[in-house]
Amino acid sequence: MTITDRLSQVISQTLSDLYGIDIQSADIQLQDTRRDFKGDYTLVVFPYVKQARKSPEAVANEIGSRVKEIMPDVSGYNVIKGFLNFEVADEYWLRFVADNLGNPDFGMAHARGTEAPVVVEYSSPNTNKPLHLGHIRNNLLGWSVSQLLAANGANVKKVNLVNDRGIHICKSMLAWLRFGNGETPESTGMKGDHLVGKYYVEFDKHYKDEIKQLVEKGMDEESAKKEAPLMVEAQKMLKRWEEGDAEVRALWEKMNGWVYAGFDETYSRLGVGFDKIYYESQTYLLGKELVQKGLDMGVFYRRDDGAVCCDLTADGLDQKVLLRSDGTSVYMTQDLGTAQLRHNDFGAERLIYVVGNEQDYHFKVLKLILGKLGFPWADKVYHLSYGMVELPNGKMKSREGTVVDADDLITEMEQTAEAMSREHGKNDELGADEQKHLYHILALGALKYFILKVDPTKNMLFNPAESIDFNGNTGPFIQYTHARIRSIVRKAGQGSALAVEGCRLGDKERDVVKILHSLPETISQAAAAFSPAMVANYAYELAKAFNSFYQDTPILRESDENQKTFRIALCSCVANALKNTMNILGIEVPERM
RNA sequence: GCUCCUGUAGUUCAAUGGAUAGAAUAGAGGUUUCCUAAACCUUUGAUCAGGGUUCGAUUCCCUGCGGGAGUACCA
Repeated sequence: MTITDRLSQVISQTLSDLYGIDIQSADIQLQDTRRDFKGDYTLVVFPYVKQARKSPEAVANEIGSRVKEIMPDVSGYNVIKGFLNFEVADEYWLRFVADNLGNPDFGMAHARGTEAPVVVEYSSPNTNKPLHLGHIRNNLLGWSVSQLLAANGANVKKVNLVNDRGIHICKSMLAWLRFGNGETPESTGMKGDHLVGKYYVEFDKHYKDEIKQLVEKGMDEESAKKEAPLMVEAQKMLKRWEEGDAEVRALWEKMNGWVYAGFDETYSRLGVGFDKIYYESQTYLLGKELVQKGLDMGVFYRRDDGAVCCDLTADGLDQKVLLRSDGTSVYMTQDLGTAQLRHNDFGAERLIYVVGNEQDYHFKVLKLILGKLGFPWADKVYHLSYGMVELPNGKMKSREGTVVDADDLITEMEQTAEAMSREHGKNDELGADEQKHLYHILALGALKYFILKVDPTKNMLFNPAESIDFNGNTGPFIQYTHARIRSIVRKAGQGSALAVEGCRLGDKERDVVKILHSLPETISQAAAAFSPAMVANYAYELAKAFNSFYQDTPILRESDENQKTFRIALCSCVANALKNTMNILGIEVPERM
């Protein structure tokens, strides 16, 4: 049991003994004491003064003296207004480091393998254009939330639902047939997804021209959009696709194949992957049985025109169409079906969807309807809704070409990493391959940290004119700190056995140990909040505290052997904690750089 | 129009209702006989406005103003 758990327990008991206040120890809120005050953990006693009918100072003093009496690890306490600051004995922190020395998994929980899987859906790209910065945020969040839940002991399955069909794909296909001159990734040397994306833009360009011409001939814009020859033909193609037309299907498979090859390359560079990939072409007809079930249960109704709807006005939402009047399914129909499919495929109890906040409404509805259909796991459906990545001049729009391309950005980051590394010129001892690998992990460390340190729910801004930083509160800062610590540990060698007695604990050392100590709690809180940002900020705090300690504390030159051993042990614990937290973010830490 | 999200240093981001609102970057100044200076130490600088709840509000509620998104028998 950690000291904070024990403290909460004792405080809970004390409140009951002294004042008859009944509070569960889990509800006792201890916070880290602010730097400017003496102590380690603080209890705010204001909430209890009314029932205790004493002044805040009196209450705090009474609780403090009782707790100190009971807990030998509490070396003292002080009271400032209603704040009771507990001081933890150095021995506790020293012992803590000694206990965790040589535990590479410190802070990580492991799945027992008995609990029902958690399915995390992320990425979910369309196959008509390459991935951009918005997709990068999605992929990084999805991957890292999966890692985070796993670090908290969950059995995680990562899935991807690829949108490989629909009118947008037909647009690319049509434009390629019309304007492509038989171009292939091989003939052009272009990445497949980029080639297909090029024709998606091409379609839009010609389509707009056609609309313009029709409008000039006197047609109103709405009709022109519908009747432009290219659009008519794209619709025809979609129909032929749905009828299973061999020619269209062959082209569809060929071009999708190009896109998948391109995506795989990008996924691999990003270091993300999946346990299972679903394709909408195989799932878009699912969910119709569920709609029938809903009709039978009386939770849906059939409108006069034949469309099946669900009335959500009682929940403050609108009428939602679940089957078109012609009997075909919509997005929601399919998502109902895939939810059930996933539950069946994995025996999943929790379904997590990493999808942008533009779809908040959709997922609110999905969850409600699953509930109405009587699925007990409906309330375990969680939409991890993340904010948009905005550019200085607004939102990214693929068709208008105002996007930051994923592959380009990664390449650019690698070039910057290389330039900066050469400038520092310290990695000369590394071989060419090692250097290349280092540039890659530094580039991705900077990119991933930049994105993941931001609260997922918030919109964030990316300014292409300013490159992503490698200094300050960044991934490379943490990577550098890790490499430096590993260097110390390498030079120190094995060392002798650690005897905690007689070791001293400096103020900065103490800061480091305390942050280290809070790792398990941080991970469980971050997992509960689905927030890799909390992990990123933790890692930064730890690295920063370590650097500050490292700056003016001798480690290898310490003359007292036992003290030196303790400091090396601390280094080793910090390195492990950094490595583990970075692993949650999907950031690799180098042994040297 | 209606619904949802959001407003913190010049800029990008933090802060379970708690003490004097933190970092980074940019600006000013300093630190290498030393275990890796991608580091460390000083310093300038912010809660959109107005009400309310509370012992206490950046946080919760209301109003206004600003920014974003959704409002399809698209996905």
